[in-house]
Amino acid sequence: MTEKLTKNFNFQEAESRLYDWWWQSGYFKPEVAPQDAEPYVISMPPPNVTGALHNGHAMFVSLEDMMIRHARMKGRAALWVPGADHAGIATQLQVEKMLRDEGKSREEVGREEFLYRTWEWKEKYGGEIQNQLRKLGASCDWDRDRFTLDDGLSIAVREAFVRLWEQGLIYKGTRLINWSPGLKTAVSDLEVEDKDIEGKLYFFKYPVEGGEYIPVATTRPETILGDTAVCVHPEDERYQRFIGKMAYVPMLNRAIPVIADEYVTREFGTGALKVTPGHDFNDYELGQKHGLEIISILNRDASLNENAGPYAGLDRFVAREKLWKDMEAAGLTIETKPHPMTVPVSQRGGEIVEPMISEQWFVKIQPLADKAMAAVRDGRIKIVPEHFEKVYFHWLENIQDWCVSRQLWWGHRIPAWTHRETGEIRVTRDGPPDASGKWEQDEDVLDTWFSSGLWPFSTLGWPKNTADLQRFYPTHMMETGYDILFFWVARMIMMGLWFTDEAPFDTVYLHGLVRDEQGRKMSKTTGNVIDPLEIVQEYGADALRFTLLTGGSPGSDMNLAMNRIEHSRNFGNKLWQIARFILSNLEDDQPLDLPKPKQLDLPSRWILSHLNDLIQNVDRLFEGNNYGEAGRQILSFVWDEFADWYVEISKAALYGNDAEAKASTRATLLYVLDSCLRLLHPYMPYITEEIWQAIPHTGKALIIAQWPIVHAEYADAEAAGALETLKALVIGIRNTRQQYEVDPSKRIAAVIAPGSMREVLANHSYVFARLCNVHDVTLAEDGAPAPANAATIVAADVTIYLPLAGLIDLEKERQRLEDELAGLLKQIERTQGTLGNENFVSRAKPEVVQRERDKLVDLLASQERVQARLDALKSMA
RNA sequence: GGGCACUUAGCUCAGUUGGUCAGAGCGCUCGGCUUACACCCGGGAGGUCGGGGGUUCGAGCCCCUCAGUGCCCA
Repeated sequence: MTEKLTKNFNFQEAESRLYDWWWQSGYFKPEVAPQDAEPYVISMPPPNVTGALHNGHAMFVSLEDMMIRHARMKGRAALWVPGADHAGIATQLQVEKMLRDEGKSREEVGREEFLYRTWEWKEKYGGEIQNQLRKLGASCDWDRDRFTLDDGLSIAVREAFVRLWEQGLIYKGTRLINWSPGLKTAVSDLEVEDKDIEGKLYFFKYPVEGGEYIPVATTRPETILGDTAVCVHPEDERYQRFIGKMAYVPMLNRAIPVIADEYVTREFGTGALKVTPGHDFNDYELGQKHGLEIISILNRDASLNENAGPYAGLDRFVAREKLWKDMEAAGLTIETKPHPMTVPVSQRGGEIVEPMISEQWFVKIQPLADKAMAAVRDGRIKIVPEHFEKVYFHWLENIQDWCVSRQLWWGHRIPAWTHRETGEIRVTRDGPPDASGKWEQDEDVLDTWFSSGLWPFSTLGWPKNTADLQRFYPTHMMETGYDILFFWVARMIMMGLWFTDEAPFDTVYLHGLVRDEQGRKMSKTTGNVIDPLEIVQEYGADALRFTLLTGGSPGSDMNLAMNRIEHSRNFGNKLWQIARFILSNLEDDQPLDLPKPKQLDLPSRWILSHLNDLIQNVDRLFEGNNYGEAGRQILSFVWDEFADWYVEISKAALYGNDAEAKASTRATLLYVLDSCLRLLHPYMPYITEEIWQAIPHTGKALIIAQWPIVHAEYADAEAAGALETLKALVIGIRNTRQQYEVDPSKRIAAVIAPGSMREVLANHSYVFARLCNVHDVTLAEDGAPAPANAATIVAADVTIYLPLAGLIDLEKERQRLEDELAGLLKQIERTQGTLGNENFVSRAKPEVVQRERDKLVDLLASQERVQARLDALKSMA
């Protein structure tokens, strides 16, 4: 061969070269497949434009690129649509920070200037993450790259909003919502997380008319200023007499009713509840039920407003302290106790979120949720792993209307217009309802996830009925992290079904979180972040991908251990070395055809039969979305079978003089290698392509080569069985040599009583030479006496004697064989027990019974031979 | 408080129709630079598959229960 592979794979050089070549050649585009090819489509979960690549991205790229490459090799028109998300809050925060560094606020520069600056910022930094995706080998169609704020997607967002409005599913209402004081915007339920803190429970006196008081406990004293009732349990004898009387808000002296409701837990706190419908979700509902007044005491920045009387203007936590002090002075406090509690915090900002009354836009979600549940229930959408379906249903069954307005500037501005004079609200697709100049657009933008929810179809051109939409929608696979099942996946399903009347994809595959080696979440503060780009730099993209793909199982978190990455890198090297070896042994005009099974030697028939099994398994595993197990099986075949056994055995033919054997061995080596490269390409695209280009092949590139198929005519159970026995004998000899401390370089001889394997052993005793340094093999006649000073190895009905003159200790040998015999007897006993059980024989599957019977035959044969040898040793002694 | 998942060799993890499934890598140990590979080759030690109970001819795999860990929703 003229082309040579270097001693090791230089991934740093090859990766970008191959990537550019693939892309330039158009291989990432679905058009590379024939026009009538069945499409296979994945919408990439769009990373935030502000983001930097982390292991979550590396995970989705590895999985989705593997899926898309596999589909492409299967002949599908594979399309992976990339894109980026404008990430309203995150991006706005970044730009605000930049402005702050310039000493400005966004209010100072104004909306228009702010948006200009943000776009500028996006152009400058937004592309970086996509370059990082390229480094991992992402074979997506960059010509179809989309951004959630680009024109087409903006049209889609307005269309969706208008349709929902027209259908009465969007409304503007004053409701209790989660307010993020740090971001000064409403956030949805999902954007609020619970955090455990060591809080305090404040006990105080609620004055009631008539000079008495009711003891009440609260965790948030400042909300007292917004109380509009005190509530007790109707059957609580302690407080019954107060029901219907008036109470007076401490320090404000506002009169509020004492009401009764069974909602109150008598055992908690004092058993009496202060009710603040303006700042607590449970109280809000209680207030609705009892027709209570709602008083809001907070400003947008969580300082207290005029309703707080003397406390107006104070920060919420300052007010808490001051109010409590004042109440103490007024003799209204009782005590405070430490109280472990959970507080709602902003997912983004981390500060405590306040329930607040506010006018916002909501999506009436129930009708959409019903459709979304039905689609999974009836199997139009499958979720992998399956147990997430329960989680999905649970969330949708308890879903609340979705607050979609955000008091931000960076995002899709709500297409609602209010008439300055009449106050009429109109929702439009294209600007103000008329040119009167009297319409003002709503100031708010939409939740980023509103646009993401349209992603699978908006990226393909919806609402226009484009050629892409027709050909590539619905998509097939939605692969993403389970942490955004609600945020994103459920919403895509809801919106997809609602707007396109089709499930936007048929399978949801959820991967887990990538954690550090000890299972801790990676975070900058812990300092345990493993940067995927550094791994790529050091070990190559293939190593990272293979590790992520085979290191865990679907849906469970994965602890990323560096030694696994190293192992993946080593595996790549193994593949590379196999290729180098094969390449150096091929002919200049190497034929690519595989000889017919009859022209092949036993080892070749074995490896090809084994390859068939592998392909079959891998196909089955892919079918069941078990990509990790498939990858592990491929590795095991390549390393443990192909490299360790077939390649080693093949050397005898390659270095020998039998021209025919040489030719068929070369062809087999090449064929198996080629198949392995194909199977591995979705996992390790770079090294496989690089090797494939170096070996004889037809076709332009591995990335568009055909996925291996099973060739039934090469299935060969007989060869498989014979090889397994040969392997057992080799392992037995190696083991024995080690036990007797025979120098590995010392050539020894063997006498074999071949039993039923006479022919196989007569033709293949050469394998012992290379594999265990046994060069002089004699086949004994049946019934011939065994050599005296020899170690004995038994496998099935074959006995091997290693005459190790001077090394054999008869007592030691006897003990060895006794141990062996004991092991055999144990197995025989167990197998006979199983087979002796009527129920087993009659109920177990026939092939299982047969397997046990075959096993027993071999065991008995071995037992007999070991026993015979022991008897002989005894008679010698 | 409700729900879900996990608990397999010292470490990180596989094991999907219950029947050679008790495995891999790393680590450990012993022996090897055998002309593809020391990013290697060969031998070995190491687990009553969290505890208990049950179903079954047969359970790491199914059911119940207990314990521990984690996550989600309140």
